[in-house]
Amino acid sequence: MEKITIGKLAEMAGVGVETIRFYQRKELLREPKTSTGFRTYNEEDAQRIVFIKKAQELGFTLSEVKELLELNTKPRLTCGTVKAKTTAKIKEIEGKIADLNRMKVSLEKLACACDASQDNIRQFKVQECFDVGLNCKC
Amino acid sequence: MEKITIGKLAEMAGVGVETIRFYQRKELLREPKTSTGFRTYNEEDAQRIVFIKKAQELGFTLSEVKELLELNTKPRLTCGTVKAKTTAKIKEIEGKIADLNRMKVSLEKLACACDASQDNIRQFKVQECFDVGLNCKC
DNA sequence: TTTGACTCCGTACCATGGTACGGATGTTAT
DNA sequence: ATAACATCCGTACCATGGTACGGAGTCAAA
Repeated sequence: MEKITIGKLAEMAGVGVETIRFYQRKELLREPKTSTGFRTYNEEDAQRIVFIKKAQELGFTLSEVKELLELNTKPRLTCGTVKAKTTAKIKEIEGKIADLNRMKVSLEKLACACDASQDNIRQFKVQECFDVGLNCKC
Repeated sequence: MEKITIGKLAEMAGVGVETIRFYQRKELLREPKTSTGFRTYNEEDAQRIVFIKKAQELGFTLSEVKELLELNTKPRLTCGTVKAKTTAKIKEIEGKIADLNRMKVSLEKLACACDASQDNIRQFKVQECFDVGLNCKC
């Protein structure tokens, strides 16, 4: 198991070297240096970067991601605080899942309208999915 | 039913007036003008803005949101094209839901570890949720 | 018909999340 | 030991998604 330089880590995690340095400036990622000033990493750092990218794709900002990650690494947090923050995040995630499901149902309706007829595509409006309970009758 | 000015629309949709003008410049929202150059709107415009904000919170960029909205309004698109784009978006949404569920399971594990003991909080790593299948044993 | 609130438009500015540059220094294979 | 390559750091720049400003025009109630 050879040592992981910043270039290798970037490749493993599918990001640019500059992105890693940027995350370190933002304190989202540790910055482990050798005596000569070079960074060396492990598998867990790669995992952490992948998490950051995924969470971003799910609509979390970098500071929200930071909060999430600190839930199990910040020494100052008490059990009660972690518990409270964690359950709040769970609620937030459940809300996002519900919204995505509404959006999905709406798109399924659009897709099935598309199958049924050449002409009635515009009878359904994707944006209604957050106001109206839609059900595909296909 | 009085007419909806840009200010009222902004209030209805929970955004700023400038945001609406911005969306219009980006062609995400129609720009209905009276003969004297003033904008007037309807309920559907508000719904559309709410959709845009929600979709953003779910990790879609404005240009992705535009594409989504065009699925049922763009006159040039054939049924086949709409169908293909729609099913692709459905797959993407399913991926996001799966990621959110993994994240949720991971946070549930963290929360339950927090209940069980004062000391073992840091045994679980939130970021592992995209690599490892976790199950809460509580 | 005046007065105050709202809207018009263009332009400038802002925060977030990177991306690029470039000269110096470290690492590695020959 | 030297060439080739990677990494170091600071700084500058970039795209996205707004937000603010300010002078002029419009609307609506008194």
